[in-house]
Amino acid sequence: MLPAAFFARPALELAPDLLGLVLLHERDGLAVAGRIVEVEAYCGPNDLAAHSAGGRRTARNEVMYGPAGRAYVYFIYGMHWCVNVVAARRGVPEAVLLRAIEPVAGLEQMRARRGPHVHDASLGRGPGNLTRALAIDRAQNDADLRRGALRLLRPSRRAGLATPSTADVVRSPRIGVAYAGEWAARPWRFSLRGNASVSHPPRDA
DNA sequence: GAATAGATTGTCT
DNA sequence: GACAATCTATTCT
Repeated sequence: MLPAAFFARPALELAPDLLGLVLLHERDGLAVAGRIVEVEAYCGPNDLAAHSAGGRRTARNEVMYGPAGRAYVYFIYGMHWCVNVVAARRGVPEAVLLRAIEPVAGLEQMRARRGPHVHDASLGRGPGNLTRALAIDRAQNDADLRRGALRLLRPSRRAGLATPSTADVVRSPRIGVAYAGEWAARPWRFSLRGNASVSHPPRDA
């Protein structure tokens, strides 16, 4: 189990360390899992791109103000769910958006959820697709990601997964936040260089 | 390959 | 009533 201290750090620090971790969702006795390959940090009241910009606190983003290591799940564009990992300490509303996973287990389930025409590498490519492949919705909001049906795991060497080196991590501007002015340009998106499951691949990757 | 439009609803002003 | 931390198909170039 990942220690609580792993999550209780600034989102900007936690974000790159989430790359390579495995996100697992167990439902109906079936395990579906993917390796995180793309994330974005949302850094509290000062970050105009964050739901907590200006210290905004509503029923929707309440989980961002809670303890680190919980899932913040929200609905967007009338049809997609997005999942974040809450960072920092209580009262500090920071989170890391999980934007893409590379399928690791439960491929058949993911294919069934995504439809017949989706390439395996794209099953969890993009935040909306990730939640669909892993069957994450409002029921997982505030779930403890250290334990439980939806949880984060260290990569297992046995499964052939390795912890990425810092040289494999690409920083780039966040996606879909053009309205946030100067904050939109900050390189607070982290992805694994050249990975086929990364959405909107940075040019140098 | 890039740009555009349409889908569709929870959330907040 | 406006808009959103998106995705897909379609229509350009």
